[in-house]
Amino acid sequence: MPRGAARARPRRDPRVHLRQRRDRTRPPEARRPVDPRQEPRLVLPDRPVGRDRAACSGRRGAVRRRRRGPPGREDLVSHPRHPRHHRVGDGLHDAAPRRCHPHRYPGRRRAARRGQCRHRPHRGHRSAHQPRGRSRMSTGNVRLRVAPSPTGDPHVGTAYMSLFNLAFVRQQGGQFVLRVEDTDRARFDPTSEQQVYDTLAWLGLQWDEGPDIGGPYAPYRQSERLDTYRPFVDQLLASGHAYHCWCTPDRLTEMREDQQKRKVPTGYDRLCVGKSYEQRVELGGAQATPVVRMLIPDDAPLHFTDLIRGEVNAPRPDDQVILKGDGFPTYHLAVVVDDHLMGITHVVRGEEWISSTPKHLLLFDWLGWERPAFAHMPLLRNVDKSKISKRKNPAARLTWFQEQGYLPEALLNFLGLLGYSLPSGEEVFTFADMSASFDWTRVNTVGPVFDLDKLGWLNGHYIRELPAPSLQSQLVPFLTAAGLYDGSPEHEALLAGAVPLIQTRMALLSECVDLLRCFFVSDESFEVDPAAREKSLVAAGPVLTACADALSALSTWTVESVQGAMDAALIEGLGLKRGKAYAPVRAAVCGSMISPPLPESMALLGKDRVLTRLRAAAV
RNA sequence: GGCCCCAUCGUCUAGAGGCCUAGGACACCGCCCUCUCACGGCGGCAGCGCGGGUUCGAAUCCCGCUGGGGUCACCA
Repeated sequence: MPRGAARARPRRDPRVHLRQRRDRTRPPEARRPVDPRQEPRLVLPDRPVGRDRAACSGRRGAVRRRRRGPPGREDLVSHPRHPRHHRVGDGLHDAAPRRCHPHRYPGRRRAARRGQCRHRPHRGHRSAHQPRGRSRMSTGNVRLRVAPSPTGDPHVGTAYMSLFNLAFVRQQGGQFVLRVEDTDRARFDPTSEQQVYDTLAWLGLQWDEGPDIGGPYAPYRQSERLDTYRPFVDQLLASGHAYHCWCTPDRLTEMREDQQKRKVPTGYDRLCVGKSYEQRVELGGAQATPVVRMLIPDDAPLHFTDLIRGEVNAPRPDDQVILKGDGFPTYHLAVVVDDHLMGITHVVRGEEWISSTPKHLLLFDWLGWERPAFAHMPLLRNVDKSKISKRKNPAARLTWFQEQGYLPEALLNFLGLLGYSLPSGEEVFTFADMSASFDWTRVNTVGPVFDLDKLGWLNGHYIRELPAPSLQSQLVPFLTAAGLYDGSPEHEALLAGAVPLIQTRMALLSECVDLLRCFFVSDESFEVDPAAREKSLVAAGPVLTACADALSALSTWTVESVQGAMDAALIEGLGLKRGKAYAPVRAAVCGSMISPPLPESMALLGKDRVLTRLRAAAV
């Protein structure tokens, strides 16, 4: 059977609505049997991985392994993307003991879901590093945050993270915190913070607490929290988990270059460990102001459970600086302190942070704090697959979308489509749709290319769905910026009449400028596009004259009367086909070979302007 | 380079060992509608990176390779 025939098969049930998938082989319920709303299971935060897993499979005495374990292991805690599967035999309503995994292999790459194994003997079992305490999760109050640094135009990644943060927060009824991480004084940009507010607000990604609106954990700007961090640095120093380092940047650079030359792993050589300033000065390459570094132990935790990826291994960290010479904490310290102090339960951030997670884990443990749950989102990519950057991709700048005329609902929908899919398979959806069915295990681990084609289509779709008055008001800024629109009642009426003519003809709001130019351009400035003149106007004098004559006789000026007169004069009178007849008229009146529907456009323009243009083009 | 993450059409994705002859969407191509351009309708092109293994059966589980990415700062 030819492939085409096979493919055609499922199409027998016609789609009755754009949003209706027409050929899933199964009903969604059958494919994805879990309704994530029914239980907050993904919420289980910070159980230390290894122990948990062991607990889960303990009854069978299986040896715990992380992803990529040897074949045939049955100790899989859970299937990340298919929670129900795991739950089937979980004994929830069944007294008889069941295996965690009746018959499946464990480790699909995506992530072992945590918190799913009902066999764990001690709920909240903690690792040695973790303090005892009631799980935050049990309160059901989740708190997530997005933490942009004000170092330039707001980044699309900030919106991406905010969307996923918020989808989960709103589903769970928690809070979403906006925290400004402005500890990098060198790259600080004073206008950036406001732009972050503006762009996120534009997208409707509203935070519950933040520098601008305050909240119970204020301040939310790290530069205003400097005093907060100091005691914890002292505590780490006192407990021997951190030490002063007086090495100059030059010495550090030299050391690194040398390590690279010798092809050994780069990292601080601990020259300052255990030394006083005086002792250190004698060795050279020292400066008076020290930084504070973490003393990474040999047994530092290098793996953790990720909501999206399951068990994750991370690289062994270097002796990370946590307090800079200028007295500011680095990101690593500030993020841990603030996340703890602000009661953050889930840390959702880009994949690029996986490699520094062990540092954060250590800090949480050393400070005696409960670890939050982690979810590392895939990285948005340029077309060449590299991490999305402002240099390679205009779309990396959030303000770009506003400039181009993307609708916030389209961008949001598109962002939601990157690395994620709704259980229903639906591709056109609102934030509410996404939030209602949100599930971390449906987030992909593959970094999606940020490709503008589909966004353009979505944008066109949303533009078409807009009520005309709404579209009209959204076009005004673009027309005004182009110098076409003056806000007068005449212009307003003209625009109101023109909007329905162009609504299906735009993928971007900014395209209205070209589409509407012929309506708003002044009579003196009006001119016919050279290509259109060449193609349609040469030797079209008789047609244009006949058209003008017929129209000038009209006493009423409506779409119907205009079209009637034109058809009578040109189709019946001159024996032309409509396509042939309208082309020169279009060029003369609209100045282009492409325009909104002709009779409608002419009706809108008015008799005088139409006749003027017709006669001008006829000579 | 070390370490880590990842791998289904060009792109975004569905897929949880048999429902797969791998489905959808965007893009692209063709036809229809049609005054141009769109919209809309119909159809088409196009993919499981490679090699082993486990299994009666592998896109799916395991290993290796290859490839891509990230990270190795007193940036975040």
